[in-house]
Amino acid sequence: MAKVRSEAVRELCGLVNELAQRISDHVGTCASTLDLTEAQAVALRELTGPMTSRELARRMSCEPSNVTYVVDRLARLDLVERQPHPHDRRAKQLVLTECGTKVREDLLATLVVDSPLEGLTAGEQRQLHDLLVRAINDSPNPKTRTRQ
Amino acid sequence: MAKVRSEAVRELCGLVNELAQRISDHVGTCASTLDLTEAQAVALRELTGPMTSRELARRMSCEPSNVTYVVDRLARLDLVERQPHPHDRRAKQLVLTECGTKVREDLLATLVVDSPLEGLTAGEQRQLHDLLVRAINDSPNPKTRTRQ
DNA sequence: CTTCAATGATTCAAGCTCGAAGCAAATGTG
DNA sequence: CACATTTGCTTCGAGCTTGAATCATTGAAG
Repeated sequence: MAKVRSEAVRELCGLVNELAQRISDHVGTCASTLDLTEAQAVALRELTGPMTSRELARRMSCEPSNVTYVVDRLARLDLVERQPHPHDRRAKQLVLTECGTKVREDLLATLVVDSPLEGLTAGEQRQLHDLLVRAINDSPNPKTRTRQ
Repeated sequence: MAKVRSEAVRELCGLVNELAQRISDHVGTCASTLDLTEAQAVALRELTGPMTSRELARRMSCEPSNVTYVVDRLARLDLVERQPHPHDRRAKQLVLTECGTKVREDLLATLVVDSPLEGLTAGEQRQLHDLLVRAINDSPNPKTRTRQ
């Protein structure tokens, strides 16, 4: 019986992973139409305003060192700039360039068409949202506890 | 209003990604106690019996070329063997070695302790399961349509 | 049987990701 | 103030992942 339960958890993990994969694929497809890689697109998408690398890492659910890598490329493309942080000389503020702002808008526009999860009704989405939040907050992995 | 809706979808994608990340972290932690990497552990876990590379790729939600890479390492560790497929000379059958079988059992045992999603009740898990299946099957990304 | 498209696996290059180590700046403690 | 600790970012090495190209085998169509 306990066997069956753990089997169910395993299957559930597989489904979460598969859906995450689908989402990534969708972002990657949209990104390529703008000559961006998937990781670059994710960074651009999450850059809703000026923020530090650390904050962007949190939003991207990845390590700060990874943000350094991706932002390097975005900077090379003149889409993002690293500016000194107003209150903390260690930190840097990532800000979109004019060009970056435009590309980001194009990206957001393409991201909404044929997006995964569109098949779910608004109610189902809300349900899924709640379950995910609960799962994440109850998860015994305290690496990055979710806000709120 | 449509703006708000797409915003909700975005947040939902973020949550899916974050949960997937938590799950990966857990597997990685368990793997390291057995001197395995996370990817190796996932492959070992999904190798429920003899199967082709393609089948394993499907179970791991990754590309077959990736399986080649990971299985190379597992073979180097003498955990998995590539045997000729009985009916198709193109294909290879991946089978656990004696040692691999043992390591896999140890892995499965460690995977069940402190697993994410444990915080959810059985009912919630079932609910989540159904929502995920629906989301995946309705997803407009037809790369790997789920069975059943 | 012959041919051709599809399939299974692999190789390779390019890019992503993490964790450890390092440095500079900030914060806390005496 | 002096010092240790923490925090923000970066660098680097190792490993993962993908997609395109390749090769052998298979299955289907003529």
